[in-house]
Amino acid sequence: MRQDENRQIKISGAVINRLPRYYRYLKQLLSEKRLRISSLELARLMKVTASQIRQDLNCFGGFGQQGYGYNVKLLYTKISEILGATEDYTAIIVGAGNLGHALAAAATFKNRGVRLKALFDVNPAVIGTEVNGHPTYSMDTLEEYCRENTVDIAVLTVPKLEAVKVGRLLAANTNIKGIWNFTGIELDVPENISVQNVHLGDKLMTLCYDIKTKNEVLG
Amino acid sequence: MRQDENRQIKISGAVINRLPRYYRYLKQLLSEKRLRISSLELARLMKVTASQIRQDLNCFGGFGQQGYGYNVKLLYTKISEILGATEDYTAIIVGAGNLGHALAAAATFKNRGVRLKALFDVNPAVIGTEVNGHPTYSMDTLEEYCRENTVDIAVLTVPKLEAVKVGRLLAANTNIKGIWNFTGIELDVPENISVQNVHLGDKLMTLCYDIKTKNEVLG
DNA sequence: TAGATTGTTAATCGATTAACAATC
DNA sequence: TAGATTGTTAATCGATTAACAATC
Repeated sequence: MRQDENRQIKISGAVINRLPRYYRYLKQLLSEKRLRISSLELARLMKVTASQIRQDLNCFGGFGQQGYGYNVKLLYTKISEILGATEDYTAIIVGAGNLGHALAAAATFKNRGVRLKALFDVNPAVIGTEVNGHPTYSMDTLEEYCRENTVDIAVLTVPKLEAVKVGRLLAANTNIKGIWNFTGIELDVPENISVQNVHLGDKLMTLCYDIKTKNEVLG
Repeated sequence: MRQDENRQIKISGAVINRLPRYYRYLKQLLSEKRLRISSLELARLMKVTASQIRQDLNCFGGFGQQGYGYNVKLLYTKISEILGATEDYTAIIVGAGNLGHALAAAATFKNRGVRLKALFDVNPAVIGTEVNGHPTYSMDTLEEYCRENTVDIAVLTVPKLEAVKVGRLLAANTNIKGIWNFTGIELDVPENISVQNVHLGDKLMTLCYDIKTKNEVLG
C-alpha cells in the first residue's frame, strides 16, 4: 500500500540531500538502457544499504514493485519531478568572472533541468560577450531583465564586497525564488527566497583534516 | 578535567564537517579583535545550540574556561591545528580551465592555510601564463613536477573524460595525499589518498527542491 | 505457484539537546 | 566569595538498519 500522498509529511534534510545522488545514478543507468534495478543492486552500486534506499524512496510513494524491483525510467522520472528538475526553472548568473564563466560553460544547469538564460556583470570587457551561447548583459539592466523575463534562480558569483548589496537588490526588486550563493557571505534575504550557500573552502579544509588524520594514524 | 588527548577517539563526520564553519566565524571574530566569547554567544551568532558547540569542541580537548568562556585567539589556533590549516599543505590545480582559473584567482587556498603552487593544463594557450601569481605548466611535466616538489593536494578540474585517467596518473606516479575532485566522476584511487568530491549540481538540485516545496506550501 | 523483492514496522544506533556539578 | 560558564553525563530525538509480512 503506498503512502498517502495527500498528507504533507516532513521529509528530513538527510533524505533530500541524497536525492540528487540517486538522480545521477539513475540517469547513468538509463543511459545504459537498464530497464529495472533492485534496491539491493542499486545499494551495492552506490555503496549504501538497500534499506536506506527503500526508506528514502518511500518518503515520496511506492515506486517499486514486489518481486521485480524498480523500473529505472519510472524512478528517474519520479525523482526528477520530486527535485523539480521537470519544472523548467530558469536561472541567471550574477557576476561573470571566472567562477560565473566556469558555471556557464559547464553542463551543470542543463544536466539538472535548469535553463540558464544570461549572465550579468559590471565589467565592460565582458558585457556583450557570449558564454556557451548565453549572453552577458550589464548589471544595470538586471532589474529590468528580471521584470520582463521569468527568472527563478540567481547564481551569485560576484565578489565578496558586492554580495550583500546584490543580494538585497535581488530580494527587493526582482521576483527570483532562489539564490545559489557562492560569495561566502551570509545573505540577509526574506523567508520566501530559498538560499543554497556553497562554501568551497569548507570542503578543502575537511580534505586537509582527512589527510592530516590519515597521516597521523599511518605514520 | 580535559579529555585524554592520547586515546584515539573516533570523531564523527558530522562534527568534522562543522569545524570549518567554526573556523570561519572565529577568524571573523579575531579580525574584530574580540578576545573572548561564550558558547552561548557563539551559538546565537551561528544559529546552533550552545550545547552542540561545547560538545563539538570537547571532542578535541577542553579549550574553554569555566566562568569565562573561550579565548578567541586560542580557539582559532586550536581549530586551525585540528583542521590541518597550520600544516602548510601545498596544492596544484590540474586543469586550468574556467573552474581552475576561478579557484586559482580566489583567496580560497590562502584563507584556509593551503599554499597553491601551480596549475597544469594541456592547452598551449594557457601554458606559460600566470594566474594570480601562480604559473601554469604543461600537463606533460606534471609527474616530474610532483617528483621534484612537495605537493600534498591535487585539485582536479579537468574535463569529465580525462578524470579517470588523470586520477590514476596522480595515484600511481605522484606522492599526493589528497584529491579535491570537481569532475563529477567517481575516482578509483587507493585508500591512502583522501578524496573530497564536489558535486555542484547536487546543490543546485536541492535548491530547486526547496523552491518547489516552498511554492507548493505557499501557493 | 514459488521466488523475489518491495513497503513498512520494529530495533538499533548515533547525534543532538538538556541539565547540572565542577570550577574558574 | 558569588556569578558565570564550562565540561560532561544523562535524556531525548532522529536517522539508519534489520526484519518480515505483503504481494507482484
